[in-house]
Amino acid sequence: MTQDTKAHPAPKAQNRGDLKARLVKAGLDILDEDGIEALTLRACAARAGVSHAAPAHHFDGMPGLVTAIATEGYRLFAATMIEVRDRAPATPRDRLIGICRGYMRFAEENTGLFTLMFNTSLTIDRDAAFQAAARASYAVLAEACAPFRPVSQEPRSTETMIWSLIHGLASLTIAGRLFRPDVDLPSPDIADILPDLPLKAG
Amino acid sequence: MTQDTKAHPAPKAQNRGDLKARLVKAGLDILDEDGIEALTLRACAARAGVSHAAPAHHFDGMPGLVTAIATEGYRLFAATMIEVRDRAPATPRDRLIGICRGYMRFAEENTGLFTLMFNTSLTIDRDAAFQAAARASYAVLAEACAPFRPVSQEPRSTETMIWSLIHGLASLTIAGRLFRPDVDLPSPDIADILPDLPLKAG
DNA sequence: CTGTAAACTTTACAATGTCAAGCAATGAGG
DNA sequence: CCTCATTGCTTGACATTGTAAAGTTTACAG
Repeated sequence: MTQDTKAHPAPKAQNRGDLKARLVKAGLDILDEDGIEALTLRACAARAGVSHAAPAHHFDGMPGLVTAIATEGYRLFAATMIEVRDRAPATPRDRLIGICRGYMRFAEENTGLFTLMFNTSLTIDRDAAFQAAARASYAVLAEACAPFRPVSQEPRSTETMIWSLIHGLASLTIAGRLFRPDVDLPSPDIADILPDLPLKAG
Repeated sequence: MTQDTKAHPAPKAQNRGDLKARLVKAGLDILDEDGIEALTLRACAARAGVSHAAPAHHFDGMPGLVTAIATEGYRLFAATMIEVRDRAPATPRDRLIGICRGYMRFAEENTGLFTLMFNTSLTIDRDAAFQAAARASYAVLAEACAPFRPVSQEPRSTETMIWSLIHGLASLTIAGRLFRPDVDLPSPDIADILPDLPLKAG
């Protein structure tokens, strides 16, 4: 309460150059440049210019660091979906297609990060910041589904269908498991496999 | 060419107890009992009763062993889909729903194995047996989609949609990423999110 | 100046995948 | 029967990785 008690025990921010953020940044760069196999705790530390034991003072070990990286990933993920959506025409269907194209773009441009974000065995799912970021990205997609009638009695069935559809398409595409025997054309666009969705008011 | 040249250099089968198959079995059991984190080369070897270096004589290192396990996984996968399909009524839609329920059942009952099978960074995707098994399981799903009209000009768009839809639902479900904020009911059934699919002959 | 707490380093260790060398058994050729 | 080469596996070693303990540095309150 005293005016200038900067209170060193208080975590007033990181001391020098915000190592916590630098470690996450290092992880994102490694994922981007060398893929998920290259993402090790020691590599992140080296890239951030600290010893290999430094991350343990800011994260709960390797799972904690990975969770922080995934959390940042979900923020970039939501931003990508929003960006593509806002360039699309203002009709509900075009906005939804924009969200899905943003989903695909993020997955294809950030393969390692995307894989990380949806791999339960790597992240600490109960982490609060992680959950918040993941749910926020879900909310972006849910919002784009809101104008449409549910496809069944199930509440939120449209969101579940779209979320499953685009996530499956993205996962299979980046995993190279989307077999297309006779044709050798590029991955299909979401508009080619999106079923008709009747609007709510209509 | 001589009648009884059993030709010991020929790989006439495994010598003692078919160690190759035993190692794959050990891997499947470990996945089933202790999850994907417990799947190590040394653990498989120990479970099969051999030294930790034995697998290298039958597989191309750890990726090779994992690929063999995933290959067996795809066979079980196809068998599960077929089994559930054949218990369903004979209408095209019921058969397709059966395939999808088999897909979900396999994913939920073999979480670690399912994750393995679709993780490109673990398997050797160019392996011939692996590709054959993966494509065979795809063919089972494609067959169930065949009676329906394509959802777009894209050839095989129905298969792609169904494959994406069910794979996304399965992946998100086992990853615990299928957020259902207001309701706290179990995972949705495929029939609740499967859109209307007009038949071909119509 | 003293002491304390946070940030970070150094050191050590267990687990893992991989490789090289060696050993044992099996069966062919003399 | 003897030799010997090949296959199947073991032993031992090594680099990499995550983690924990102990030590060091730095900043700052009193």
